[in-house]
Amino acid sequence: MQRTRFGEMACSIARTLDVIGEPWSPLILRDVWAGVRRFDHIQADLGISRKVLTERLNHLVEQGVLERQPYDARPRYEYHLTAKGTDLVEMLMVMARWGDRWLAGEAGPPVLYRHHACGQIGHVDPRCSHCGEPMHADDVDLLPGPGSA
Amino acid sequence: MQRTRFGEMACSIARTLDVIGEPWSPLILRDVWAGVRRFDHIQADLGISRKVLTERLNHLVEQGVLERQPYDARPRYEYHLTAKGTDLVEMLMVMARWGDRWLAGEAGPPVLYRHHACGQIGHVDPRCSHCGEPMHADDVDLLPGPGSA
DNA sequence: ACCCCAGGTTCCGTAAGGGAACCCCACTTG
DNA sequence: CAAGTGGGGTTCCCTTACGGAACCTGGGGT
Repeated sequence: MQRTRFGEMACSIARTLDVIGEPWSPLILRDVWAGVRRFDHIQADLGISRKVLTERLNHLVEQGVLERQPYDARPRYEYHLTAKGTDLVEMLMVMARWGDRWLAGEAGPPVLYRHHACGQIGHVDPRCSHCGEPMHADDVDLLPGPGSA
Repeated sequence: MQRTRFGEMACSIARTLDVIGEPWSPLILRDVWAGVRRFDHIQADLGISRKVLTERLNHLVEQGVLERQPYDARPRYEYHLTAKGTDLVEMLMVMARWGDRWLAGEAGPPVLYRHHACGQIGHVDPRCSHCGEPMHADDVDLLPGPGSA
């Protein structure tokens, strides 16, 4: 819904929500990441209304998260992640990790992540960019930054 | 809006969205994390309607992400993160990191994160839980897991 | 007895999602 | 060469959820 725009707030979380915070947007991104790139395929996979899917795709393209690319001489298009969008996938992996831990239940995680570098099944683990130690909720202090006006 | 429930999908991202995907929910979580814990304070800080704030807080409490705790003999309450909610903050940090990189502009990031372990300003960096190497969008293969029914 | 909070609840108007039908274009099949 | 098909949307109507403001309630304080 989001009738209030979050983009004006001095908060990177709010601004990020302005880009991918609308309902369905993260799932659309997930689909594109997983290789489901065409309008009808995404629509069928998610069960989203065509109207809303059009709106979301347009918004994600406008925001520079997706690119619309023709894949045929006919007017046929695929959506691809930009660098900006590829970077967002980290957020999806963290969301998936949380869902795996707290919501998956008996059955276990629906999807496994095999890491290219080591070839093993792993999950994403947030670490400090400076020292490499774990960086969780209680491991940080929040300080006003230069853009805190 | 989210009239379609995501929780039934065999996808941890969708299930996570069922918990914190509604508009405002991540910002409410951010406020509680940052120490803004009371109804009126959150309402004033976010500019959210009281009705929606009530709905969101109830939902987050039901989902076990927040706890409602009295802080006075009078009927006064504060909301606190549970372990489940504290674990969600990683997602907020990743969102903030993305917003800092791609949306902050000239002014720079509105908030800085000082890591307790090293005392330095850093940001969250996703790494493989198995080998500790970086784990970004292109560093993984997705495989069906046990709960993929 | 009166007012003042915090923490909601109620009501109404508007905007956004759901679903189905429809449209346009470029083939391709009979 | 007319009819069909399939991708990628657009249009329409209905229902639901948000925004905003007013109102309510229970326990103090003065």
